[in-house]
Amino acid sequence: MRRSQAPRADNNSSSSNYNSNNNSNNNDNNNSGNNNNSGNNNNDNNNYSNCMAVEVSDSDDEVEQSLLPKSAKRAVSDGSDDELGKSLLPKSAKRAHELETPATTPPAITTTAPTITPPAATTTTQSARTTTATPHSLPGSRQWAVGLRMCVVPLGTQASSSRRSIWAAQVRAAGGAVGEGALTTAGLTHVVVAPEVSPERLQSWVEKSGGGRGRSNNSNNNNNVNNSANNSNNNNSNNSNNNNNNNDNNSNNNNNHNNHHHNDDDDDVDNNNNRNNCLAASFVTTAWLVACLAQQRQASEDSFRWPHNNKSNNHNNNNSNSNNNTNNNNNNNTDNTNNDNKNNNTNSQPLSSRGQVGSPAAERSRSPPFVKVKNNSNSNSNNNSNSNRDDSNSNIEKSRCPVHVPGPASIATTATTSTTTATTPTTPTTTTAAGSFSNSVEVQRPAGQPASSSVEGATTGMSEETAPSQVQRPPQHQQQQQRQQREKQQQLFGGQMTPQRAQLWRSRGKFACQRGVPEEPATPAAATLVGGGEPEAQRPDKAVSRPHNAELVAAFLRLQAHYEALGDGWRERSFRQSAGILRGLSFEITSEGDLTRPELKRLGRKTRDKVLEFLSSGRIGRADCLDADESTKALGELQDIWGVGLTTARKWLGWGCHTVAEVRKRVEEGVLRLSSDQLIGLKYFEEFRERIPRSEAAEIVETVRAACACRFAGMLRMEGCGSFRRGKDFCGDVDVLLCAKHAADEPLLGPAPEVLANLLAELKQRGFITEDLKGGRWSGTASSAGSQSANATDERAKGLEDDNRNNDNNNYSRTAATYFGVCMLPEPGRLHRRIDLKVYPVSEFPFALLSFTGSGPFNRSMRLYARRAGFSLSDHDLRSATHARGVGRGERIWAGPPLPASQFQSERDIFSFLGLAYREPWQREVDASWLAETGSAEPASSSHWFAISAICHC
DNA sequence: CGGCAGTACTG
DNA sequence: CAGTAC
DNA sequence: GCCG
Repeated sequence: MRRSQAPRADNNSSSSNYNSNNNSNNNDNNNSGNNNNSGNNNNDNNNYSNCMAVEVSDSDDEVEQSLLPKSAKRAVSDGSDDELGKSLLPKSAKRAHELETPATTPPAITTTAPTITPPAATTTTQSARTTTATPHSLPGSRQWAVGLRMCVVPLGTQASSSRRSIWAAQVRAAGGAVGEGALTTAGLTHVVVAPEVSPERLQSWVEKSGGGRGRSNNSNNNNNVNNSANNSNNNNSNNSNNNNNNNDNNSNNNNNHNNHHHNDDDDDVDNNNNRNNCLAASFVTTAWLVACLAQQRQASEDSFRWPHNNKSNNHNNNNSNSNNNTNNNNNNNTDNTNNDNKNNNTNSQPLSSRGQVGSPAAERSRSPPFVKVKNNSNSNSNNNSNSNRDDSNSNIEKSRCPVHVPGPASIATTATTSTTTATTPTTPTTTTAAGSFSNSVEVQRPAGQPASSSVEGATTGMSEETAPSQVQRPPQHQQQQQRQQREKQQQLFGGQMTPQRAQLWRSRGKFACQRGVPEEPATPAAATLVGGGEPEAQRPDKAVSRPHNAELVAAFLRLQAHYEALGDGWRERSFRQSAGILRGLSFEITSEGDLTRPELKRLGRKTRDKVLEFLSSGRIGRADCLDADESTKALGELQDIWGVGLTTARKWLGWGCHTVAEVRKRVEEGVLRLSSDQLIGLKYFEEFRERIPRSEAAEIVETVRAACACRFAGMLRMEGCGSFRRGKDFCGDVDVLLCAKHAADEPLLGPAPEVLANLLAELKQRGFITEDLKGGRWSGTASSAGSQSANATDERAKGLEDDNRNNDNNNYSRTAATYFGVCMLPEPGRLHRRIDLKVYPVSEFPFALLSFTGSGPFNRSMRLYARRAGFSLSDHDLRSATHARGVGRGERIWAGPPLPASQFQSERDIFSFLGLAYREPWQREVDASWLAETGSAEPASSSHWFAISAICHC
């Protein structure tokens, strides 16, 4: 996404965002080259709002962020990430948004969807005609105004085309025009406009929905109208302003919705967004329509966010600020609890909610100039409030929170020293582990035969590869081999790597991937004993319980879950990390003084504030507020459906679906249409939630192995990855990675997609795979012919060549194939399980293995580390990378050709190349022990990172 | 203030 | 391209 | 939310 280069007002920081409300406002902004507006705005109040808008857009990111895909859904373990000079590397990534929490109770998300009552009243004409229009109630539950003038149908009702036709007919009969499909992105699928809008005109809008900006049609009036409507939402003011400015551009309204995303600040015009907007704008011909759009928008998009908005109810009224204000106040108050005063005041002015003043609210407030301005303009109620919350919250909340006596719950007693132990597991048992080389497990067993090894693996807890293969090599031997290999690689890459590597070693401790493991791999004890395969509970690190700070940890975990549901991945990670740190402590935090302990060095300011709040009141206000927030809960539940992310969850929530049960009901009624993946996710919702016992995961892996043996006798190497390989007792799904056992066989096996297709055909034939999720296309093509086609092979080879030659880093599609599906073991009583199958070329196998073994946080850590060292690590390869545009510009990174795959025969080679100590799969959880233990890691100087980055422009 | 991993599949 | 997923 |  584009980042705005725009100058951000200081303020801005985004705070803005939050607000769902904003969205609405935003719209306006978007359109126009916003910037301009802002300029103007300043003076007038109204404009002002615009200004805000601009800012908003700016922050768009943030706004958008809220939209962001939930990064890792609930997944992984806890993870922590690393830090270090992130600033160096740009990366397009998305930005975090700042969602703030509504502190309060959720806006009532009423179950009912936003009902749009015909605004008819507003205009005389309208009312007159309304007669014809008949409100219809959708099966789903809410009624949509169907009037002469217009009808807006929510996306979810797409399926009811017959019904739409009926409405359309009615509208036409009454002299109205019907438009359909054009507003999809804005959350509307069907729009019927007032008679005064000629069909031709409407049509042109529809046609232009992809682009034209122009037609502003709307006169100010419209705008005004809108505004009023909007106002209800708070935004208003903005709108009005905007309109003026914008007119030409139009687009506004819709934009809002869409926009959230991007509008980059400045860019002005061109954004894709505009497109839709245009349409929207055009439609905004009637107050009624406006009201409906606003409402719809609000309901479907914003509401979920912060209660504030929603609440609103305003919609209908359109009206006056008063409403708005009121609302705002409420909202704010509730949420924040904080600065009520401030907000309210602001509110007095109608709008603003948008305010967005961002989180840094507190800061702003400190800076008079800005504040002033902004306030005037907008009021920001919501936003502000939010922001307030953030910053100040703790204090405020504290005061308000029911004061519970903090009970220092448990006073530290058992000092678990576990940390230390944890890291160096000494497990009794077992095998020699550490084989650097891989470990592939062969697939030679005859088909039907249950691979014993697998079973063994299961029981012993060993993941396949780890176990067997390793067993074959005595540790010493291995170590020696590893050392040799390392030296060899050092020679190979030494010229290029040495400087960086030296630096990296020095910075040890800053990245999770380098923490907690002895530099030199493995002392014999570690290498051998570490029971890669031990069930977690039996391993020393897991065996130790850390009873301290349980309540606090729980509170942070709740925060983590809530932010996850809200789509704020950064905070989610942050809180998860905090929980991890706290969980790993060997003492109980009972006083402020404890915060100075080195183990807590990694806690940030806000987190400390929360801890202090907890110490004094026994609770964390933010967490409590979110606990009580129905919308957050609903979002979380909906997102637990496979295939449903934040965007969809919000949409549904806006339509009144809060639970899986409601979704099911609507699906049955035909009111809600789901993608095929979502339908499957819904169907097995409960089953997918169940964790898979390790033993069952092993059986699943074996089943796949058997199928492989059947179709590719002995030619494939396979590994069960994911949490299974990491030795977890329970897995969320089963991940199986395959590749040719010998590179020489690849031509015979054919392209990855073909191999995958064949395997899937076998698994389906056995009744093991029951449904296809993403990647289902591979299964369709399954041709029994396993073949090889020279052609295919050639093409593939060619593809690879091109890949290298062109630095086309994004196209690996020809070399690997992934499949997501659902499987179930035959025995009665088994549940449906999620299974992922991936076929990679031999050359990329170590990378794929490393990647799919995870854990997620570990991967991010290692990739970030690699990035810092001037490389880009992925599931395919390792490449040297440079910034296409200067460091810090936030632009993309250009990755060069992959380093020769021949140098990476195993995961160990990757670790060693990067100067990292090897970690067994089960040592790749980024957990409390790591965090605690590295709490005192010495920070690397930033200058050194710069040095590295400079060197790395290779 | 900008970054926070890097990629694949679907419609 | 947006959304979702790993 | 945290870090540089």
